[in-house]
Amino acid sequence: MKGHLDFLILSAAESQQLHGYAIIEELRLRSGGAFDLPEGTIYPALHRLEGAKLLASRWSEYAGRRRRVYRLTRRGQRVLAQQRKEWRSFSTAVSAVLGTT
Amino acid sequence: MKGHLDFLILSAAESQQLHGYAIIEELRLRSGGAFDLPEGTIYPALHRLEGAKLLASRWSEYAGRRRRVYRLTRRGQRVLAQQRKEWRSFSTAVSAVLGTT
DNA sequence: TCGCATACCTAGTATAGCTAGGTATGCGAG
DNA sequence: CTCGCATACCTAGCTATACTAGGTATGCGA
Repeated sequence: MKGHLDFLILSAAESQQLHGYAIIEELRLRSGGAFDLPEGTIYPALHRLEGAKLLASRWSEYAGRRRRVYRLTRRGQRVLAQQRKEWRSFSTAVSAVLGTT
Repeated sequence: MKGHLDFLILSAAESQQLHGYAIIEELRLRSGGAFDLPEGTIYPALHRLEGAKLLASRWSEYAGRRRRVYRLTRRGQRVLAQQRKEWRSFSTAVSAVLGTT
């Protein structure tokens, strides 16, 4: 997961505003169960991404529970687009090395 | 590169026995220039992989220069096959999260 | 003879992700 | 009514790993 976490999170929060716990579920869903990230991974990452101004958060209340809801900043959108590109070329390069055989 | 280095190296040394410096070139070649790994990355990784019995090495002499030539152990072949599978499912999962759009 | 490519190495650093713990609420089962 | 589970947040500390930045040494061509 090293190095790829950021854009996965950004990607999850791209179309809809999500809180941390929901991001875990969203990633588990979208990945077909492959990504089941521990909270100790997600929350520090969210704080890091907010510190980098790629995400912005606000507190929200739902069913008596507080949630910190995140949205992509404009900067976050730019960075996500960039990292998407990088992922594609990285992925292509790895496939080339592994041999498509 | 975090987390993906091992199987890239194993993959490079799969079909032919290579020494460290040649592995760097092989990876640069196969990846179309995308992977240009510093020696400080490769050599410790090779030692790690040898320590894990995935690679075995012998000293060789070529044009007055000594080379440490690596080959995949049987264990290395098994692990490579496994990691190849893991890469494919990882890659698929990432694509699913990013959206193939 | 000077520089570059080849060929090896390692100490130290940065950091990122995970483990393992903690707090608190709502809800359904028994 | 209470016990456990899902929800929802958090952080201190560990560990692994890749990279930076240095070092050594040889052969070859300019």
